[in-house]
Amino acid sequence: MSKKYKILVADDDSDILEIIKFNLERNDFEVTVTNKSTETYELALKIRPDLILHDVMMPDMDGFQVCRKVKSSDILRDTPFVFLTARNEEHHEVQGFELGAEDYIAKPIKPAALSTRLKAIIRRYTKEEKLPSLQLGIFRIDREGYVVYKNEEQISFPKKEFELLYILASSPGKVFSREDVLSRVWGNDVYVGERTVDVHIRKIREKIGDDYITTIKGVGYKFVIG
Amino acid sequence: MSKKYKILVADDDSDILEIIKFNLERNDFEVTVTNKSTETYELALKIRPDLILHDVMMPDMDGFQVCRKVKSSDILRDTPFVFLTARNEEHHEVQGFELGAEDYIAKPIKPAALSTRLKAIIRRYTKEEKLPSLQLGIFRIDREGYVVYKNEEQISFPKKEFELLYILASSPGKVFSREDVLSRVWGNDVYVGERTVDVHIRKIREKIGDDYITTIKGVGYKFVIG
DNA sequence: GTATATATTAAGCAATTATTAACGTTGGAA
DNA sequence: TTCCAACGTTAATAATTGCTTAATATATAC
Repeated sequence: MSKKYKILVADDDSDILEIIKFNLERNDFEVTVTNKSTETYELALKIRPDLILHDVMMPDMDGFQVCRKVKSSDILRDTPFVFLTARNEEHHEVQGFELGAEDYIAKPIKPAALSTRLKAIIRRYTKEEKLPSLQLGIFRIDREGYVVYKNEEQISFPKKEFELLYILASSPGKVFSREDVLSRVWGNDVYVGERTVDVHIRKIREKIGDDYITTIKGVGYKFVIG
Repeated sequence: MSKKYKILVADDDSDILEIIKFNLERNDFEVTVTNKSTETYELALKIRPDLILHDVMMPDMDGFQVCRKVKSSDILRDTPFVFLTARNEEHHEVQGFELGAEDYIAKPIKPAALSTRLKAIIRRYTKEEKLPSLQLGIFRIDREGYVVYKNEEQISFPKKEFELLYILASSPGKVFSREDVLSRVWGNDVYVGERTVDVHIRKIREKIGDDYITTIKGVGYKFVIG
């Protein structure tokens, strides 16, 4: 199953919003809509969509302005921005691309094609960040292979243990509370007892040795380079 | 010791209020409740909660109106607003997000999960300034790692000692009374004898040397740069 | 010198973490 | 499918560490 993409759609025509929402959701997108372009930016900041689909002509603030704002935001710059245009607005295209829009989609929309096209755009423009391998002293932590090398020795980890070690090792010397760890490795919507972290730490220590993860009592754990 | 969060809860069902209050308080939140949504805004202004948890459907004024009011207030704008919705009200979500709500929580509530989730939301949306490391003469006090460097030597501290040293060192030359120290490190509603501070000071001096914390008799202690 | 405040030490207690074992779940192999 | 092994989680118990207090010693101000 591929990742569920989040789309933010802005259009002042609520019928169009409805059509788009319905179709995208049927194709397994997560869709948020708005009919006020003044809200697009704030909404996008909040939900961090994988793509923004925006009408060019909107009453309160036109799509170009929104696009400019998005593309000048550190956080949203890399979010693909796609314009919805009426057929007779093609002359807007140049302007839009100059602002950094990734694509245009003409109305009327062909529902069947829409989701395919958006997926393609997302895949093309979102560099799937592959988290890099870490080299820390005698350790090399290889994210691709879920493998850790201690000098030449290869040690393999199950998922949770690996993720936990990776989090700690990605900021060596920084103390992570169990809460930190849980929210990063398990996610914010999974509710697991904090003692679970202890057990995983134990297993990691068993494999890499006791000297590389330090307990700060009352605070948490940290990775220290040996 | 992490900060104690204040939550304002509005719901017309007093049973639910009770359940939520009980559970959050057990998890170290400070909880204020109301069953009149017309009061939410005024109450929020008064107590400045870290998060507002609000039922969508309420008899006197619905949650959306309250949300709009909160989000258009300079003072409360940044307070995370979370809706409580019944399962069959999911279609409200978009509307809520448009108004600026930060999240939704569906009833029936899972008490165990609630506090964790709210904490996560608060942390995500309220930028808590992370306390920086301090560089003072030959000392570097690294808050992230709960470690102090004296020149190149690394000295580790248990929680209380570290916090105490950090407080003193964050205003070098300033004298802190034992009372000051207690309220800042131990918190305001923990009652410990003042002599306890002496013992901690002793242990810190043992580790970093006697010359860096000066006693002002009758007043308190201060950190002096060596 | 005396009174008051602080330093020092040690010991009991409380809280946190370590460790082990058991249980339920999942995914893969036969 | 069925079985087995690995994984993740929890719970129970052990071990450890840190916190606090109390008691005694030392220093300082007047």
